[in-house]
Amino acid sequence: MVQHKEMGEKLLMLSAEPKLPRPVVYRLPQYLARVRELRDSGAEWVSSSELARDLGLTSSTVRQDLSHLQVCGVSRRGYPTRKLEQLLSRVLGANRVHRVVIVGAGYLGTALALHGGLAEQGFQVCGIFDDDPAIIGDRVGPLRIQPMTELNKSVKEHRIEIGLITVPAAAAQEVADRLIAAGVRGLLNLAYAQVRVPERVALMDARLIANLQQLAYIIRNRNGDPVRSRREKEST
Amino acid sequence: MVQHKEMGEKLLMLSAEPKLPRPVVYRLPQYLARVRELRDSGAEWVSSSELARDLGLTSSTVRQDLSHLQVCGVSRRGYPTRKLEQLLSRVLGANRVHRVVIVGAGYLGTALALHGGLAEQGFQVCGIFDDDPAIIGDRVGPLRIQPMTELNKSVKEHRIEIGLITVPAAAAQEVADRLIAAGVRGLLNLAYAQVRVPERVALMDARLIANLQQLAYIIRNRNGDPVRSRREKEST
DNA sequence: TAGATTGTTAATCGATTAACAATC
DNA sequence: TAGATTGTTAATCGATTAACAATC
Repeated sequence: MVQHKEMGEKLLMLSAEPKLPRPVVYRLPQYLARVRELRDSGAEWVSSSELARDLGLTSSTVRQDLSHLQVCGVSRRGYPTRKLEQLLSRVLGANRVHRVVIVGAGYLGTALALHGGLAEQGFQVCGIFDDDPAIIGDRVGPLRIQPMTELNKSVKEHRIEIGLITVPAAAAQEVADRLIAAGVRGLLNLAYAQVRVPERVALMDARLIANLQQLAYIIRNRNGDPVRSRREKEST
Repeated sequence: MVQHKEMGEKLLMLSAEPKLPRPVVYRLPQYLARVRELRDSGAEWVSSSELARDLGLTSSTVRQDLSHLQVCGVSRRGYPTRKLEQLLSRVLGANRVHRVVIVGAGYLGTALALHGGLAEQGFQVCGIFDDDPAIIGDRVGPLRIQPMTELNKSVKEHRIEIGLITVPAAAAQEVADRLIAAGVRGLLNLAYAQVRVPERVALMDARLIANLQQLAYIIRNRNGDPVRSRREKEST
């Protein structure tokens, strides 16, 4: 009787889509990257404590995180790298191609378009846009810089999921609005500007400048006393 | 008597360097950027609830965060933008010049070197390095690409504080080690790779690919039900 | 003055860590 | 078997939020 009820609850949970906590989603790409490395180097198993050591976490956190997925760990061995990689890839959608556009064909925008890393990880750059007439039509790898007037049509036609914002700060919000109006479902903002989006759109900020500012703060305030995050503790 | 004791404690706290919690340090650059905007647009005061609305926080969080600094808020008005900007700038070191080098003169590295945003925020690119003989000596703005053999000397000579890593993933750790050996105190890692550093060195990861993967996850798992973070609540 | 806003304390919430029975 | 490692529950820790007296 009791068992029956428990099973019912479990099924309900599953059908309601597990929805991982933010910190877990944040760490999944790290797990995936590390597990890929391990698999490439021939390792068939990896334990929570190995992963913890490599990523600067505790083994407890690793096990908690992985238990959110449909786990596949085995006592005394750890997790099978092959299975784990599959699982993480599927959860993150890393086994599919995601179509993106870049808005802003300055140094950063063109660099990202040409950078092999995106395509390698399944992010296909389908277009690059700018509003400077002087550069429209210029080649960027296999693409040509398109005018902003074509953004809407292009996003809809190619069913673009994600927009990368690489325009000057002052233009970031307007570009975001236009990308959203065109139908993208997520934005990666590389401009040094606050962008507001409606609830239905996902937003990540690259925070390059902010990261440098944080570094500058940390450097200046780390004079001898190591007030470090807890995760340092476990490493032996 | 009691008051005497309290003052003693306060002084002790101050001399021991306040050392802000991570989430606060993370938000300081946002406050600074927004307060600058406000000041540029002529606003003399800003309230915690305005800042909260603009940055997607609660007013409580804003007041807590700012109270870590040597606050300067005034009842019924809020915070004076001028004073607040000064304070945030000083804490983040945004009023000084920080010397950085870039290692990896590929698309991303050269883009960052040429990108005006860094210098604008006080991060002066003093050198760009690569190990590809084919490009060494090439101009990148006012700089020339230098060979890796010069990295150590250059970092020491110019007293470089921060290194930007823009090499392929496979080379990231070695580059980090060399930068650290040369004496940088902080690293911004733009490679898609896990980098380990000793305790005394600060590390920030740009996580561009990881951010895209997170976006892909969020997009696929946001079908109608808005399990959003708490901070959304307050906005009216 | 009345009312808005701060600075701060206490309550809540959620994430991390510890601990351990189950298991291979 | 003995011992290492998982999955999970409970304890701890820390960050966010609520609430409110003090204040301008």
